[in-house]
Amino acid sequence: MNDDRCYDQDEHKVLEDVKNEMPDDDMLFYLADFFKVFGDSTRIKIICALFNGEMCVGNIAELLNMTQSSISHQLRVLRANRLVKVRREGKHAYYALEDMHVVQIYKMGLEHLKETM
Amino acid sequence: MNDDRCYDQDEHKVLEDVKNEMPDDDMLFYLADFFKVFGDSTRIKIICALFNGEMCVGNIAELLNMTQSSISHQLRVLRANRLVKVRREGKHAYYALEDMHVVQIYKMGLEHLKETM
DNA sequence: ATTTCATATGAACAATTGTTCATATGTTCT
DNA sequence: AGAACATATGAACAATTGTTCATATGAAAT
Repeated sequence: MNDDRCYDQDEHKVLEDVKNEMPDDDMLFYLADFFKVFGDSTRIKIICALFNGEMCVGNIAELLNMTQSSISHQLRVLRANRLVKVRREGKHAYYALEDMHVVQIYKMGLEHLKETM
Repeated sequence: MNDDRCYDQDEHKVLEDVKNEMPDDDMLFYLADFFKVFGDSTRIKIICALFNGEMCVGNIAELLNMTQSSISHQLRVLRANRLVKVRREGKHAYYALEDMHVVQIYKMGLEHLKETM
């Protein structure tokens, strides 16, 4: 009998329990999508650049030495996931971090890196 | 003159200052790579499953209703990024979360989601 | 020693993603 | 109104990624 599992028949209840404690699939899917946003160096750099306050698209592009287009595309992703917000003033669009979770998550990531490298 | 930027010539120094406060490119690249690990629902589920303690590969696969192979592949990614550690005992490989940052980052992600949905 | 079981891994394929290029939208200035 | 400027966006392409399938490794049991 190919069982491949560590729990015996009685203990399958344990697996069920673990399963029940987990958020539902949809939530975990959204969560992964949320983290995916942090998983690109361009977007991380944008987030990092906005630590000091709002910036307009062109300045971000110049700062990161990338094209206006790619920055704009990535800002769209950040906005869709509510990591940044826009304020439009005349020709310019000023982007800023949406909330403090973003900063906290970023910092925790850095901490983890520093400890494990 | 196509400037595309908000800061005038004198204020370009501001951009330089922001740049100088940012971690170097390599670090930000690694950081993105680290978050990339959270950016897949299978890996998020594995992380979530391990909240209650270690589990062997087969059990994780059964719990998540996925093939042993794909779980093993993903555990490899998690291990490479030091999010989980292995303990081998006989035929089994028991995986557990490596440190508490993982849990904290996960929880912050969830919080953000709940607040913005 | 051979079989069985648990896990790991390589190759292949489909799907997703980031950038570029070209162009559209919308604002300001003359 | 027209030109110049700042940003947004669609299509196309290359690169990356997750899963599957087949098979390898390595441990336990017979």
